[in-house]
Amino acid sequence: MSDGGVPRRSSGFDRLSERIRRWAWRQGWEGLRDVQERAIEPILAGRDVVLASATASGKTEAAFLPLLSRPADERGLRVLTLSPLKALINDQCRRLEPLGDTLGIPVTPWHGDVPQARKRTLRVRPAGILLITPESIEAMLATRGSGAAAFFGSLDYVVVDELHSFIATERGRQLQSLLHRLEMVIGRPVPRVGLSATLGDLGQAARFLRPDGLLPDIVESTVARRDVKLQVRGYCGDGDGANDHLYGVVARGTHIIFANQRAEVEVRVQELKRRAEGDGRSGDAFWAHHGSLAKELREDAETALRDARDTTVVATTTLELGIDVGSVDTIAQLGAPPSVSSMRQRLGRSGRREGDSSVLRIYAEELPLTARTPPQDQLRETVVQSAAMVQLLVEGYNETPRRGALHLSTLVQQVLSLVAQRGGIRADDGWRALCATGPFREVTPALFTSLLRDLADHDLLSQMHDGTIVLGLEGERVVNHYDFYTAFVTSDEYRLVAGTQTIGTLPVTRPIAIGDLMLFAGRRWRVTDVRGRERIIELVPAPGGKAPAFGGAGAAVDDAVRAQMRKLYESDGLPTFVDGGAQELLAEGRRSFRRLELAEQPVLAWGDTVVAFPWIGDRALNTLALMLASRGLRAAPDGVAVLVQDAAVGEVVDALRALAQAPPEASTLTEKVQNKQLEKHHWRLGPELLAADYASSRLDIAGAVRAAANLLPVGG
DNA sequence: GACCTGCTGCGGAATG
Repeated sequence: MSDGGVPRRSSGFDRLSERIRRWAWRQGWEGLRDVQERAIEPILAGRDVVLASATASGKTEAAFLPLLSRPADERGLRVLTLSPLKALINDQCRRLEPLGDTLGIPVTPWHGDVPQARKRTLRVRPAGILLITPESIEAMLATRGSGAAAFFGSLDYVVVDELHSFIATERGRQLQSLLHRLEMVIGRPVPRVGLSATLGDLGQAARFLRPDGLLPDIVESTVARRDVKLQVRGYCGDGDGANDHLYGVVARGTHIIFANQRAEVEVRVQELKRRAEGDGRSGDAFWAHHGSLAKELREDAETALRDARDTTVVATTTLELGIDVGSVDTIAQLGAPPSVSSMRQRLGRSGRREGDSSVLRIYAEELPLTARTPPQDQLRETVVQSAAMVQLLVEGYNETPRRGALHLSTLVQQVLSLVAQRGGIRADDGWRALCATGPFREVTPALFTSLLRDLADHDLLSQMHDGTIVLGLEGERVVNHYDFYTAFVTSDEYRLVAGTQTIGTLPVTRPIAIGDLMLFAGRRWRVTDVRGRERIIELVPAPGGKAPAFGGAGAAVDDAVRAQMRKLYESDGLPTFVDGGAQELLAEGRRSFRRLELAEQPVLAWGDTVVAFPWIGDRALNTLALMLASRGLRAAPDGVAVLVQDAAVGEVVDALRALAQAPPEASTLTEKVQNKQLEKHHWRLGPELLAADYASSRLDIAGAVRAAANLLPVGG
């Protein structure tokens, strides 16, 4: 904790309690780091504050040294920490326990894997620091609502760990609602500390932490950025070029290779192992890491990365989170990164040691062009998108999560939970608690009333003669099942069993037959049995295999990324961070862009299809396609473009002009969407609310209308 | 749309 500390006399340090200062001296600390120093004043003053700095920079201590220096009652809970991961709760517990022991402050972890007995002990005598998941808080409020005031009554501060991971998600909205409900139970505001990675818009993180009232203080690390080495490598052909280079890079040292899909992880691990074994070396240096792998196998990979000299882990976003794997030598990214923020997090996994650089290589693979390649595929999208994202990263850009979503699925959960907590509510009290003073600000009384009606239609709620709303029969059943406490859904998963060992789980996206081959955990397998009732797939090792079908396309690309791509097409300079292969592909993409005259005429004919290039993010792109479809055209997004089949350019331009002049209503657009049920409780909403929720979270009508106007010929 | 994340209370059997 002390390595790299700032060895200087600090004024903040003297304001910490004497016992904390003595503890810090005993740890051999030479001084406080920048964020630790600046966190002291606002926390001692009891203000809301967002602490932003890189992983492993001592944020936890920055919060807890001043938190535990505050005068407090011996009895009762002092600090409540909410964390997104069980593994992080266990980590934090280990880090805080020595300090807690010194000060006589108990530290208690609370999540699904913590034994009941330990929870019971704390329930009888609440004290000290509690580290807990949002789901466990939900369970406490829904099932023991009447005891919540006594349990949480003495809280001095709330901490939210990994704040950035909650912003603009269903789980994040649930978290905000829980924090608000806690304050209502306690009967006073409790100051909040958010621990965050460095983000583009910390103001938004601060607003998220405290949606009403004064904006929290923001304490951002000013420690100089590490030296960063970024490269986009371009390949065209069978993919061997990229494999050869990658294999050369990871032959020695420690590396993380990020893939955008779990199936891709498995394929790459397999290839690397095969090559190593072909060279007479062991394939044991290569590991897979993704969400379908059993926890034990993931932990083996993490341990290997921390401890072994030559280790490479191929991973999905599972290694992007706060799990401690030390610092690796280099990072590889296969294909364009899912987002600029995600690339920044991935980059930060390397070069953590003093004097090291962070190194990230993006491997962008493209297919050879033929005379039949359609325009949207002639632009070398992967290379250009990767280069655009690197430019944005260097400029310090991060995607801003979308605002204005209604989060009605999570509102359903919160209504049911609040009714369970209080035993019954009046409709206007419910609206005031969750919407007027709570986080569902966009929900009007009328909308709230429709939602209550939809829930009553499903027997989730019922109204007594005096107007009190209570749980219906179905509502009792739903709330009393443990599945209720999460705000998100998970698809049915099968357990993969080899002999006596469970090696992971697989989402059931398509039928799996006996005899099927698959790659999993970096090895080849054959399916010997599928036991539907028990949801078990039995496997034996097999000589050949293909990757299991996880399916899917990719993450939504941001407006700024597409705008930056257009700039790259329209300029001539070669960025210094692209290699020879990527230079050629970029030049080829630019030639196509000019030959197709996309700068002058972004709507063109390709056979009997019209292709439009608006250079906007996926949300607006999808909305634009829906708008064209609402005018009777066969339109659909395809990569960076919108395709309109069986149409002429004039027809499409006419439609765009009409759309720019008179934008259609959201309800007209959502009518065209077949599957709007995307979140957990969506199926419990009536068609109107479902459409409203879809529009609020998935459509960008303003962006699509702007794009329609920009696609029109000049003077048209 | 890629990728992630999380979970209570009780009954019954086995053990000391």
